[in-house]
Amino acid sequence: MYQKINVSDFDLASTLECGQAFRWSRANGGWFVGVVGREAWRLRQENDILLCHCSPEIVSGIQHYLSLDRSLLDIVATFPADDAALRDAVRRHWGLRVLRQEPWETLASFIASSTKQIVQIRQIVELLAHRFGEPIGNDFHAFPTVEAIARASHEQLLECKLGFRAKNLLATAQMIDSGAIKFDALRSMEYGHALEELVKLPGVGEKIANCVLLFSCGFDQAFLIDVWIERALCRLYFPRKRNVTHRQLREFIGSHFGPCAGWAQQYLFFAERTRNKKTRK
DNA sequence: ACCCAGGACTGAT
DNA sequence: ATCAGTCATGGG
Repeated sequence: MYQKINVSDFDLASTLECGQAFRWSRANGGWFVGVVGREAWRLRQENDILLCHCSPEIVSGIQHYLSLDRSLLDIVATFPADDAALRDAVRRHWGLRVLRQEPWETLASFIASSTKQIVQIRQIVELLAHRFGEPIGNDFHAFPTVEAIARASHEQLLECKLGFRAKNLLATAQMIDSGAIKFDALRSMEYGHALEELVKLPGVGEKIANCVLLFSCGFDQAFLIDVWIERALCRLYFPRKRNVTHRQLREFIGSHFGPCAGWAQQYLFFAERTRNKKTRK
C-alpha cells in the first residue's frame, strides 16, 4: 500500500543525495529507502508525484521532513539576482530542498563527519544505529537516542570506527543528557545565540554547529563553510586572489547571499561536489 | 608507502 | 588573528 503526494519544484534525488543526510540509499526500481525517526520510509518520484510506501497518517510527516510546505520560488527569489554561478547551480539542481531533520541525529552525524569521506560517514552512522539504536523491523534501526550514546563506552564507540571523534561524541551526548546546554531550545533561540550554545560542545566548531542549525533547526541563514564550499567561494567570488581569510569569507557571505544563505550554500556545495561529473546544458 | 577525507583544538608566532 | 601539528582510520 502506498500513498501519492503531489509535489512541485521538488527533486527527490537532489534533496536526498546533496550531502545533508546520511541514512538514505537507492533501492531497486528507483526507490529511495531511509530511516527517519522510528520508521523506514520508501520514496519514489515520478515527475510531480511522490510515491510513498507507507500508511496515510505518515504523509504529513513526510511533507514536513522534505520541506514540501515551503515555496522554493520564494526562497530562490531572495538570492542575489546578479550571481550567475549561484543561478547556474540552482538551475542544475532545481528542486533541491533543505530537509527538516532531527537535531540530535544531525549533530551526532556531523561530529562523526570531521575529516571523513561521505561514504565513511554513512558507514559510521549505520554502525551506531545497528549497535545502539532501537530495532524497528526488517533489520532497520532508529538512530540511537542521546541517552544510548551517553551510556556507551569509549571502546564501543571506537568499534563504530569513530576514531578520535569517539570521545567528542561521548562527551557531547553526556553534556546534552545532563542538561549542560539548552539543546531542546535551539529552534526558538536567536541564530547567534543558538550558535554560541552549540559550539560549547566538544568536537563542535562553527562548521558543524551551522550544519545542525541549517539541517535541523530551521535557520535558513546558517551558512556552513567546509573545504568544498571554501574552494568554490574562492574560485567564484575571489578569482586570482590567494590567501582569502576565513574572516573575509564570512564578511562576504553575510553581505551577499541574503536571508536564505544556507539554501544557497547547499546548492553551491552540491554543484561543487558534482562539478565535471555531469554534462552541462 | 603515501596522501587525503563535509574539522576541532592546542600551542606556537 | 593566522598557522602548523595532532587527533584515528579506511580507501585510493
